[in-house]
Amino acid sequence: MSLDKPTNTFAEIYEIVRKIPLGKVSTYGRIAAILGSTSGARMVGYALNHAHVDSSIPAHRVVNRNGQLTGKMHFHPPQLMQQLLENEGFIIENDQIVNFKENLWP
DNA sequence: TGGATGACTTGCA
DNA sequence: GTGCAAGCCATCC
Repeated sequence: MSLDKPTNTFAEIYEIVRKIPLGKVSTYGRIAAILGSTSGARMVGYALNHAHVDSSIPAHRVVNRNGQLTGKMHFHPPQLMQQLLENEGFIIENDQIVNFKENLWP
């Protein structure tokens, strides 16, 4: 595999996440569905785990289907994810986006 | 080279 | 209404 860029599947995920506009969020399952694999949500999460190398990827805008910040622990510091979301107008409560459905990116 | 793991989701018992 | 198991694909040891 080339080390210059990720595989096509990962590249697709990165592209989609990058398209998420400011003030909007998306879910792992949503992105996985776009890729054609509803069950591939795990892949999306794993891809974002490696996406931190590219600061242009707003990984903090991707949450699980409940709007919960399951991946915040992979940020440094972990509260950075919540802080970024709050900075974009989101309301975080108990590591969960309160107005998540209202700002869900189609 | 092969097996195990992971920021998830969905369906069935 | 709750709990368990299977599926997807790439990376790591």
